Amino acid sequence: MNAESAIEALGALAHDHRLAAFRLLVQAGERGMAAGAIATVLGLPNSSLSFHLAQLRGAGLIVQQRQHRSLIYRANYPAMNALLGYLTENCCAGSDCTAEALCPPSDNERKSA
Amino acid sequence: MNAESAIEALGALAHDHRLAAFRLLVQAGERGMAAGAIATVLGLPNSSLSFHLAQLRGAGLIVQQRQHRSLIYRANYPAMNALLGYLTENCCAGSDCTAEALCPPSDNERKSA
DNA sequence: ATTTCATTTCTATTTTTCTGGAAATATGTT
DNA sequence: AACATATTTCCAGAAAAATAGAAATGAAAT
Repeated sequence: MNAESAIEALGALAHDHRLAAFRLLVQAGERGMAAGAIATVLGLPNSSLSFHLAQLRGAGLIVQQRQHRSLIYRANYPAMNALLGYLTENCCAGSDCTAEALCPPSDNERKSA
Repeated sequence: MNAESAIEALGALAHDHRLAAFRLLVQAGERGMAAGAIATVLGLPNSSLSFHLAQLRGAGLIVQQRQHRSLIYRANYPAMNALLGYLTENCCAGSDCTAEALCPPSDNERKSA
């Protein structure tokens, strides 16, 4: 994680619709949600939502996967953790900052984080 | 911490100059830095920097204090932690997310965090 | 192969944010 | 009081981001 990608991720989250979409996906968990479903829940036109999902995806915060006719989106926990890690890493400037425990992404990654 | 202030803080950090300024202040620690010094280090016109410092301050991420002729800025660790807490709080959606350890702001707050 | 459905890309418009010089404000100095 | 210094506010222009309708794409069903 460098400054550029941190800014991209922060900027992606720093928007009403995108933060809402991201949190929706975080709550949806492994199952994820189809673009249309997200648009319905958030009450957004498809084109608008698509724009925002692309932003989140460009920042690496969410992941896309086709399932039948729909495109399923999922939160990318490791990317989320990388961002938090970056922010805490540059925090406290050498003093005893013990920021470590972030969000364990999923069962199969818990031991390697 | 609610969505609105989280977005404000995220947006404040999601900018080249502001992230640089914030990290500079984080590294400066308790001592802080005068606006002019920050402007010099970052190579920005005073008016431009002032705009960005105001953004960070509006988001509550930094704090201002006059010292002689200069305005000293300091990072606001508790606010930083609140933001990280908000992001991790809404992470993992009820599963075993143990995100807790953030950045201990200062010696006198370490025991109450 | 054609149709259908879900989603994205295109495009123009609007809105917001960023920039930096000049003037104003606030503090400290002589 | 007059001056010097540090920083902010004002302003207008420039740049970037958001919006949403319409057209295009892509995958699957018939």
